[in-house]
Formats: sequence, structure tokens, C-alpha cells
Amino acid sequence: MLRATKYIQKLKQTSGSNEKKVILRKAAVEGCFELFEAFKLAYDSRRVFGIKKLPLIDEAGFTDQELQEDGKFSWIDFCQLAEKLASRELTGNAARDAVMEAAEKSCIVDWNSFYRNILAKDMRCGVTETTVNKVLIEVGGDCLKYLIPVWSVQLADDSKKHPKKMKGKKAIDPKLDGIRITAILDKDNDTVELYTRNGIRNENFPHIEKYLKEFLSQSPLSLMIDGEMVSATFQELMTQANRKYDVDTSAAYYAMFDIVPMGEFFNGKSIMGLRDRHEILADLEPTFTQISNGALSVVSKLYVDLDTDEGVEKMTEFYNEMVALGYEGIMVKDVDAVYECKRSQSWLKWKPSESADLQIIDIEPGKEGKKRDGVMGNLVVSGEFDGKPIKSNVGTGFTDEMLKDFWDRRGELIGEIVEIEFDMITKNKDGDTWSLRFPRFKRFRSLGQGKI
DNA sequence: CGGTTAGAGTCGGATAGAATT
DNA sequence: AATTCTATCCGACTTTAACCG
Repeated sequence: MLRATKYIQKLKQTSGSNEKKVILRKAAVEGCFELFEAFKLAYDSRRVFGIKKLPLIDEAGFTDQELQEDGKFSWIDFCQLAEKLASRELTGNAARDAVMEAAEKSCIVDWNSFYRNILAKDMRCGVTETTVNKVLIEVGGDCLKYLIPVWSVQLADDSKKHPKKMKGKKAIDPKLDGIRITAILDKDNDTVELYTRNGIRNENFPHIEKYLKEFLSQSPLSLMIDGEMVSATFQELMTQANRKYDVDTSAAYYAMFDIVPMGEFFNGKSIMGLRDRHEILADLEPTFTQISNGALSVVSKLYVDLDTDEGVEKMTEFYNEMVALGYEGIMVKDVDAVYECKRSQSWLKWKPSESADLQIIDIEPGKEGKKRDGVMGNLVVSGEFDGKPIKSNVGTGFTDEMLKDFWDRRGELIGEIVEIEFDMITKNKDGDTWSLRFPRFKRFRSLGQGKI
């Protein structure tokens, strides 16, 4: 049994995040490199293995000693397997067979709670890249080579969750429904690269890259430009965004809403506040227009003071206008806040939602071996909305108590009417019924009382 | 001490592409 | 040719230890 597996088991045994850090620190100081290599393989989002259905060895009937007995499969063997999967040297049935063979040759606990979890990209011990990197930075020295590469941009919180934050001086702009794209304009290397929210390079928008490169030649410094890649609709954009052949993104345009010097961005934080950053971007708008003929646009901002009735009114009016125009909603941002590479309440989103009364036609179990094993995983609901036939799964909006209760009473609950909230109805390109975007459970309609 | 936050872990639909059946 | 699986884009929501005024 590997040292690293023992650490994973220890991490799993405690729910305290400080205690988990103590365990990780000990592993780092002790030099348990397999553990940190494993975290790196598992949580680097740019490294995927192309296989999700992974064998689990049945532990029943084995003694502890047998479970922990070393097999004929080493950490080195695993690294080679992982590399072949990541590079797609092994795919399909060949990948499945190689993984099965590894599982059979390996020490049982090593496979079930270590190797397998790396390939699943979920170590299942209450620790992910955030915690691992914090500890590695703290310990420093040689440990820094195990840092998990992470890419982060500023993300918004929901205004409904933070009503107290809807105060003070704000900059407001429309929320566009597309793909978050961050452009890195590197002066030293004379390159422009586009990245998604998850740090994955996207090369399907060459016209945008070309225009930005033209702009870079006029810029005195390297920059990060943040924005939303938009097309006629989100689904239309998705048909082109990640495809490999016959790519045609000519209809897509890049709506830019922020700008930060590259160095500051990679440092995690800007120096300038939002108003100053926006001023710079807005001043560049004529240049962008001239270069790109509209493919590069700057999202304009409305400044309001939410401490005044007039400000709240202006914001509400803007919200209604934008929703009527078909935008996803609005973004409400602190005028003085610096750009921070994380989710933050200095950016709030406000978007409309719909709700429908639908019938439960099925109740499905949670996934085996996960948190909802043995309780409800999701509802299946159907009915009608806006004159259209709807069918959707709903898996969020339930307390832990409900998940258990609904599963226990699944027989009697089928047929009941529930209120489901969602953003909009959607239909895939060859489907005949409509579905729901971001569905969430609200309450029972038919059982009286509002809840359960 | 009570409210807030940060991190982790569930679950949703739609798209394309790879591989198998 | 049809089906299954995986990756990637968009998320919502609950829970809980730890933090903070």
C-alpha cells in the first residue's frame, strides 16, 4: 500500500479543513511526492484521460491485510498508463482493457481510493486544487514544483444572494449570453491567445485573434482583455466554438468589458479600480471599431448610485430594457473595485427566471459511491409551459433531508405537481420536446403547505 | 456570539467528436 | 447508421468549518 493512499485515507477521515491542511503539510514536509503528483494529475483541468467509467474492485470478503497487500502495479506503471490515456495513445476498448488490467494488478486499496480517483479527476477526500496549492505555497522550497496550474478570472455572484451588496456606486452593463473569453496580448512574444474560463486555449476565433493582434502592434504594453464571445444565440455559438472541422465563427463577435495589464492579471489582482479600467477601454473603442469593423466591441457601462432612489430606478429601468432586448440580464459592479481573479461579490449578476408547475414522472437514484448513493439523485418532470411540451430532470434545490425523504416516498410522489424554477426553455437541434435551462426545485404544489 | 464567507460536492441541458455496436 | 461515451460550454444550489466584526 502506498504512503500516498494512507494520506488520502487520513484526509478523508476528517471534515475539518484546518486539520486537512495539517495533514497535507506533513505530507509535503515528509516529501510524499506521489501524493502531490497525484493531485496535480487530478486537478489540472487541461489534462484529461478520456475515460470516466472506471472499474472499482469489490472489497468484500478480503481481510485488511489482503486489501493493503502490494500488487504488481507501481506508481511508475500508473504514471505511464496515465500518460498513454492523456495523449490518447490508448482510447476506447484498448483504454478500458488497460485500465482493467491495472486495477487487477494493483493493490486493492491503492486502486480503489487512489489510482482510480486520479483518473476520475476527483480524489474524494475533501481537498481540491485550492487547498493543495495553499499548503504548497506555504511550505515553499522544492514543494513549489508540485503547484497545480490554475487559471482564474473574476466571476460574479448572484445579486439575489447578496441584497445587502446592492448598495453604493455601481457600474452596470448588459449580461451577454455567450462564452467567457479572456485574451492574452503578449507584447514580448507578439502573440494573442484566447482562453476560456477554465484556462483552455480556444483557437476557433482566428478573426478575433487577428484583429487583437493588429491592436497589439499599437499597444505599448502586454494586456489581458476580458469579455464575452457572442453569436446570434448561445446554442448557435456552441455549434462552432469547440468543433474541429468546418469551423465557421465569422458571425461571432467579441464584446469586451475589462482590461488589465498582463502582469497584474497573472499576479491575480489589478491595481486600478473598475472606473479607471473602463475609461481606458472606452477610449480605445474607436481604434477597435476601425480595426475590426464591429467584430471587437466595448460593452458600455451605466453609472448609478444605488444609495439614491434615482439610482435604483435607473438600474431597474436598464434591467427591464436589457431583458426586453433579449440580453441575459445585467451585471452590477462596484465602481472602485479592483479586478480579482476569483468569484467575488464586487460583481453581481441580476437575471430573470421563470417557473412552471410540472408533474413528477420519475424519481431517479443518486450515483453509486457518491454523496447521493442510497437517496434521490434527481426528479424527472414533464408538463407544459407557454403551450410547449416540457420534459426535464431536476437535481438541485433539495435539502439533504428532502433527498432522503423523497427517495423513501418515491412511490407516492410520482404524479405529484411541483414548482420548478428555470432560466428559459430550450430545445436541442433534433429534439421534439422542450427542456429547461438551469432547472431547480422550488416546492410541491399539490401537497399543500409550500414544502414537503 | 452571530452573521458571512470560502470550499467542496451534488445535480441540470446542449454541442461536437471518437469509438463501438 | 445508430448508439454510447467523453469533453466542454453555460450554470443553480446546499452544506459546513472557519473566519470576522
